[in-house]
Amino acid sequence: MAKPNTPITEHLAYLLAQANREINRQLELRLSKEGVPVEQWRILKVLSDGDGHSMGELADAVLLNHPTLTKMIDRMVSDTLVYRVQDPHDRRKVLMFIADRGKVLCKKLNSLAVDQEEHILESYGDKSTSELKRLLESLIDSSN
Amino acid sequence: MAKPNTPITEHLAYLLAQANREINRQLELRLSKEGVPVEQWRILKVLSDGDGHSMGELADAVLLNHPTLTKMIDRMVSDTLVYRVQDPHDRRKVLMFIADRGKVLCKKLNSLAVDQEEHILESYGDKSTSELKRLLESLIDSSN
DNA sequence: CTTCAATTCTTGAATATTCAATATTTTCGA
DNA sequence: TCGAAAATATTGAATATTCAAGAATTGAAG
Repeated sequence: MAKPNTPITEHLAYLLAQANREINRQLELRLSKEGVPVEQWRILKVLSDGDGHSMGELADAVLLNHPTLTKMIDRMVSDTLVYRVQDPHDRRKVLMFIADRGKVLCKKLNSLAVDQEEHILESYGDKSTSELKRLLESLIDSSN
Repeated sequence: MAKPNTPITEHLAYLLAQANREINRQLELRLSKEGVPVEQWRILKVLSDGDGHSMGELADAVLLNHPTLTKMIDRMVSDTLVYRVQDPHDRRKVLMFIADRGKVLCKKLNSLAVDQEEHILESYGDKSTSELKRLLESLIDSSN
């Protein structure tokens, strides 16, 4: 009576990794039309509210750790997609803003991303999609 | 009447990335007790059926691309957790097997992983967990 | 008010991943 | 059967990420 071990494919951690990998791959494919990695789209999207966001805040929002974000922002500053401003209220902080070129690019990327969401809705269904989103949100909540 | 753009937090791709990151972080934390990265646990788990698995098969199963897997396997061979055998039926292939030390380690890792699943079940609930798993499986299916 | 701990961001070295090219073997059509 | 194309795994160089340390500023206790 050996206990049959749970196959890896039944672990939640594995299913999440697999689904994430697949959806991310599809999104990458679309965004590559503009030569932009997914993380840069996230950054532009967060900054597109026009407010200044500190590096720490941004790192949390776009799921990157600090040094990685710093280096990616360096590249984006070179490409004049975003720019840095020292926070006047707390000079340890740097506030990031989206630049004009960034806004233009972000619009294009948004429509590519919307394409993908629509594609998912078609093949996966409206109901399943919104239910999945709800469950994911609640999982994230319960993990804090 | 500017169209309010969907916030990043409402995209399925983002929710998946966020949930995956969080659950993976928790799992990493547990497995780090044995000093083993999540990918190595996956490899051991797949190989623990005792059969030989080719590198390509394994790469798919553990969600790594070929060169990354090759280098990780190199390390695991050094640690005598797994070993390589040339496939006698197709000499392009290499078959991977789990070694005794690997089996012992895998058992420990499994119980750490089960701990985590139980922790999730507690805070997130039985019903939600199985429903989420079902939806993820079906999303993965519909993406092929 | 001064000093020490905490916060924020960046840097550089160590590590890991990826892309493109290579080597080997098999498959399959002419 | 021969030779070209496909499949499989590895390698090495280029690139990216991470860890640990550092620099600057703020907060807060004595």
